[in-house]
Parts: sequence; structure tokens; C-alpha cells
Amino acid sequence: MKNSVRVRFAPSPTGGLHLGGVRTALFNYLFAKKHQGSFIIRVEDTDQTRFVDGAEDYIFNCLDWVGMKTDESPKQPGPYAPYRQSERKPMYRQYAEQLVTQGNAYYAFDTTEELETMRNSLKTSENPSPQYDHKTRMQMRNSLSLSDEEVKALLDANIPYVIRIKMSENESVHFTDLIRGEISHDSSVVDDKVLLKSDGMPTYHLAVVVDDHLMKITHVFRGEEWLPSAPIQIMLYKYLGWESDMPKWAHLPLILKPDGNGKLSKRDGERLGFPVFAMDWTDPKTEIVNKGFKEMGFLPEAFINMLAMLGWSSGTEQEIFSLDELENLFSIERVNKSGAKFDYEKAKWFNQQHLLRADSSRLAILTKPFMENAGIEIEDLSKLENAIKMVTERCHLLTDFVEQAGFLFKAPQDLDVTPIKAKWNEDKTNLMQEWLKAFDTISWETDSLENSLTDLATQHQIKKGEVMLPLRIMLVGGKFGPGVFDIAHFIGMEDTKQRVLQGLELLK
RNA sequence: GCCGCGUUGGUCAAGAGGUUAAGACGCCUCCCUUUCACGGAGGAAUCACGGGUUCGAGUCCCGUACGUGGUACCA
Repeated sequence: MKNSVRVRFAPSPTGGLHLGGVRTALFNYLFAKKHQGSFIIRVEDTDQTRFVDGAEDYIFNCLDWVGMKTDESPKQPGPYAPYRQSERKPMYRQYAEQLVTQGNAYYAFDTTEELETMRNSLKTSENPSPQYDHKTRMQMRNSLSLSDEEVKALLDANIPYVIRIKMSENESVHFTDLIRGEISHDSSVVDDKVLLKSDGMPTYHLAVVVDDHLMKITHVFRGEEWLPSAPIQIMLYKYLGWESDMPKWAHLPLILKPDGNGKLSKRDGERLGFPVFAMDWTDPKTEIVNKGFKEMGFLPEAFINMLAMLGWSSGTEQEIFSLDELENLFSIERVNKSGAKFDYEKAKWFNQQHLLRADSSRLAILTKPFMENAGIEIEDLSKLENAIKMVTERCHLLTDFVEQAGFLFKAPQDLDVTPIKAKWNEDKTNLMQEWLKAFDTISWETDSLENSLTDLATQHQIKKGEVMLPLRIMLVGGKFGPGVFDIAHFIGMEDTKQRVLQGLELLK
């Protein structure tokens, strides 16, 4: 018998999938897997004005990249299809109407202007945002304040209307949050939220309750920003008579900007120079490309690991986890209550750790495009793999391989010899030239290369250390990289000769 | 304004009444290394504040401050 845990991630395709979104998806996913349940994607495309072309596919691409497999989704419908709210449109009205009949909701005919007028006229410094609630509803144009005849006339005349929930007064609405414990609200401070918009589409509050109930969702994990709207949804479960199988809830802490305070936004990424989207996201309206973690050179498992540790911890000292391990260890109770500031430095450290653990042949495949992007053609993947093995520990991102290993495939351009030129002399030039000649007599191995240079240096009465850095700069183009003789060994005799000769030329 | 939620080093965090208050990132010092890293050793740095409860409070309760979210026909 299959475990009946069913959790859903409900992205709204309004553009991109940022850190917070991926982490919400991740925690939902991990919980589902931990309990051998189903991970369901239900797309919240209820707001036609904010819907963005391609955004839905983009979301699925991101989930694919990080390896979160879905059990039911618009692409893979399960028993409760459809999985897109726009396609479920006809289902919502009946419940809204049912609430009106029961007296738990009502028709409201107020225009945008009328609402604005109400809010402006009631606005005081004490109360900067007046609500449509039990205090004001009787002054507005709705089926509560109007007579039945008036309502019928308006309905017959096809005057647009919305359906609003009639929130009860002085009722304590409480529930248990899996992360935060007992939460309670006073229903009097909650306003009469719109349930069904004038275009017939449900708002989030109605859609989420109806869909979760119909799709038999057992657990709802979402961002903390939804906490204030919980009482509305709880009241809906109650009014609709679904209270007994209301899902369990948990409100996840927010991901905050690294500097200062507040929710992390995509602007922070641009400002501080790090990605906030999982993958590159091109806004079709502005054509602005928002950088993604994937394209910045992150491994999906590192991205996931980093995100998981932002708000959750195992309680042990272990910090590096694979997706499999997370699926086994995750527990919603161990999620933190407070928001976490995003730290890009630590994110890169996670990537380095996973780079070190990753299979080098896979890294070669992933690195190739970055190399070629930088104008370094890779013909032999196994050669790239060997190069990667030499430098992995000094890389944080896949893109770092370009700098750290690129010179193994392409001689450095624009050598800067100024730092070594002052101390250079003819003796050293001679030494280097003799070393090049010695190549014909030695075996092309790291040790013999080093030994021959050591011997020659002794003969010339030059300290080996004095030519090591210059040699490195000739071969690498800078003060970095693996051992010089390993590099010479890797690039081969011809390349080594050419690079040294070119360097000597510049030192003349 | 009102309502909700939160508060352990710079950051992520462990901690569920008695601990020298873990660990990680970052920072600093040293070792290793004729580069840069990796690795190793060490260091600086924390329980927001005030009241209770208790023999004893980072841990429980209340208040304050601060932060944050909500207060839309957006999600």
C-alpha cells in the first residue's frame, strides 16, 4: 500500500524561479520523498496580466536540472487533472456560489474606483489601509447591503461582480504550523477577501483550497509571507465542510538579502553580483537576462545542498549532502523559524566541495562548453578530464576551470613579464636554453624534468628558485596553477619549448 | 497604524533548565608548498534588552526594542 502523503509545489509562471522558489520546491519534494509520497506540480496561472510566456517551461527545466522528479504535473497529469489553474477555471465557481448560498460569501459589485474612494475616504494616519470587512461591507454595493431585487437587477444587467468571503467576527482562528507551532489569528482583523474575480478566475485563496482538497493534498509548505492569509483559507475549509481533512501546514522562513534586511530580490543579485535564479532567465518583455546558478558554473547538487542548508540542518556536523541523502534525512520539524541571509561565498564553497566529489569525466563534459565559450577548443575529452583532475581543488565554479586549466590547452596570450624582467640576466637565458636542449636526452616525466633543471641550475650557480617563477609565468601566464613540471609534462615537449622560447624573447 | 512571525559570533547554525555555548563560511597567524590552492595547527568574534519563574535560564513566562511579512479583483 502506497503511503498517502501528497505534497504540491504551486509555482506561478510570472517569470523566473528564484532562490526562495527553488527552496520551497525542494522542501516540498524532500518531504514527499522522505515519506514515499507524491510530489505534485500545480501551476498557478490565475493572473492573466502577470503571466509570462515560456515561464512554465522554464520552471520545469529548472526542476529537471536539479533532479527533482515530479509525480504529477501538467506535463504528466495524474488522477486529478488538469494541473493548471487556468484549465480548472470551471471548477471554482460552484464552490464560490455554494458559499454565497450558505451565507458565507456574497456578491460585490463595487468598481475599482468605488473601492479606491472607500479606501481614501476612510484612510487616516491611525489606519493607513482600510479594509473591506465587517466594519465597511454594509456601506458598499454588495448582496449584503442591497435588497434582493437590486441584486437581481444588477445580475440580470450583467454588471461585473466578484465574490467575497464573509469573514466572521470575533472568532479565534488557530492551527498548528509544523515549524512554528500554534498560530492564532482573530478573524475580525481579516478582511473580506475576493474569492472569485470578475473574470471568473479564482484568487489564490479559493484556488488553493479547492485544488488542494480536490487533489487530496496532505501537506502544504509555502513561504512565510503566506502566514497572514492562513485564517482565510482555514475559514474556507470550514465553510466548505472540508475541515476534517485539511492539510497540515508549514510556513518556511524567508531568504533574505546578504546586506541589510529584507527579502532577497532579483535586484540584489544584479547589485551584489550573484545569481538569484536557478537558470538564466530572459524576461521576454524587457529582454533582460537574469543570470542563473547553472550558467554561473554551479553543479545542481551543490545548488540544492546550499539551498537546503539555508533554513534546515541535520543536527549533526555534516554539511555536504547529496540529494539522496537529503531525501532520507530531511524533516520539516528541523526547519528553522527565522529568515536566513544568503551568503554567496558559502554558496561557492558548497560548489567547491561538490566539485571535489564529482566524477571528473562528468566535470569534463560540463566544463567543455565553458572552455569553448572562452575560445579554447577541446578535441579530446579525456585530456580535459586529466587537466580537471590537476586543478579541481583550486576551483569553486565550473567557470574557474577556464582560468585554472585553460592554459593547458592554449598558450597564454599577452605574457606580462615586467615583474620578473628586472632580475633576469643572460645567465638565466643560457640556463633555460640548455634545459630545452636537454629535453632530447631525458624521459618526458615530471621528475626527470625537474631533476634536469635542478642539475643545470647547480652547474650555472643559479638558485633554482630564481627561475621557477619566470618559468611558471612563461608556461601559465600568471602566478597560479599546479606544479610547473606537471604542467610541462601535460602540455608536452613541443609546447613547452615554444612557450619558453616565447618567454625568453620577451625578456630580452 | 493594525495584525502575524521572528531575534545564538559578520553570515549559516547546534543547543529542547545545569555545556569550557558545537561545527561550517568568511577573516587573521603559523606549518606544508620555490606559484596559487588543497591539507594541517591555532586565533579573534555570539545568546537583543528588562523583568519574572527556578537552587540554577541561551533554553520556560511577560514586557520592551529591533527586524521582517501581510494589510490588492498579485501570488
